[in-house]
Amino acid sequence: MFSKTFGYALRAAVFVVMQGKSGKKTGLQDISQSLDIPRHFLGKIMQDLVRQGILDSTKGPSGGFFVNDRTSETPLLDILKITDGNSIFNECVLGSKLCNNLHPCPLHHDFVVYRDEMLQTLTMKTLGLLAAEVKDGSSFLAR
Amino acid sequence: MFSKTFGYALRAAVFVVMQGKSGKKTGLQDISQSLDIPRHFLGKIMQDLVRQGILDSTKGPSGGFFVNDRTSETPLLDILKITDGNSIFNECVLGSKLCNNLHPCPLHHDFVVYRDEMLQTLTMKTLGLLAAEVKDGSSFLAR
DNA sequence: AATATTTAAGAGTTTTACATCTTTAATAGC
DNA sequence: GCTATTAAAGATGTAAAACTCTTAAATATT
Repeated sequence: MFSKTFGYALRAAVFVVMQGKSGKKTGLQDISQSLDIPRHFLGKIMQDLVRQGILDSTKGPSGGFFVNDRTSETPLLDILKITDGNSIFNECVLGSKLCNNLHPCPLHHDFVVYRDEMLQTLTMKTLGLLAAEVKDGSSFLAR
Repeated sequence: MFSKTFGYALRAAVFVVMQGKSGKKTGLQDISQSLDIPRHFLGKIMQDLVRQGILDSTKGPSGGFFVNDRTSETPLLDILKITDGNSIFNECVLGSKLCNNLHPCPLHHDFVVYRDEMLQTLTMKTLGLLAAEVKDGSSFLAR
């Protein structure tokens, strides 16, 4: 469905939100170990999140990643766009170049609905919301 | 969402069903050109469909692919399983190994629903149904 | 039987996603 | 200032998906 990178990015971002409500920093090592994500690969992904303003970071001893003003209110869709690009929800499910509402492939109408549902979820849910869910034990980021 | 291979396989199979209601054969060249699918790559995919009994084929002049008893009644899900494997709907949307109903990732419950909907569509709809839709002009396989 | 045609099969090649390794830059603590 | 620590950056490696090329096998036509 989505790339592994998206899963890594989302879980890592939620993890940082959980740790650092109050400016506390979270190191790459910590995230990577806690969530079982390849460390150096995660480094690249975190760079992107920082570059896009989803998170902030500082180098050096006791450095790491931390939340900024918009972090908690970031919709999951923003993460998806960063990791998987903008066109995920625009491409035909059968890969037909010319598929659209007026010239639909045989699955077009069905999947337009499913995609809209997903899009709604990804737009309404934010990193902060997910972090809260995980904190109160109703869902989990790892083991 | 799904692999390109799935789109190719499904469109090609529906194309064959459309052409050959009555034992008529459809050549690789014809499918490949009509649907704008790489010829040799499509060859591989068609082999799989034949091996799995979705279609039949013969070599030689005026050879090609043609429907058998079960072709029209084949659910789309059968094609998906052949091209994309069995586990597509079982893996966590965030790639978390330990995600399940009792230990859900933050998106688990939402996406279980979406997947069930897709699964239902892919189970109910058959190659024959799609071919009929395309024949009566309500949907399209290519340009 | 010979030939032409068409799928089957196998062995590449290319591209993309995923992952690692190494070096550089920034910064805190001494 | 020196050292240790940490993220940033760049180069490299690996695996899977997507695609191509060549040869073999089957069969219809002559």
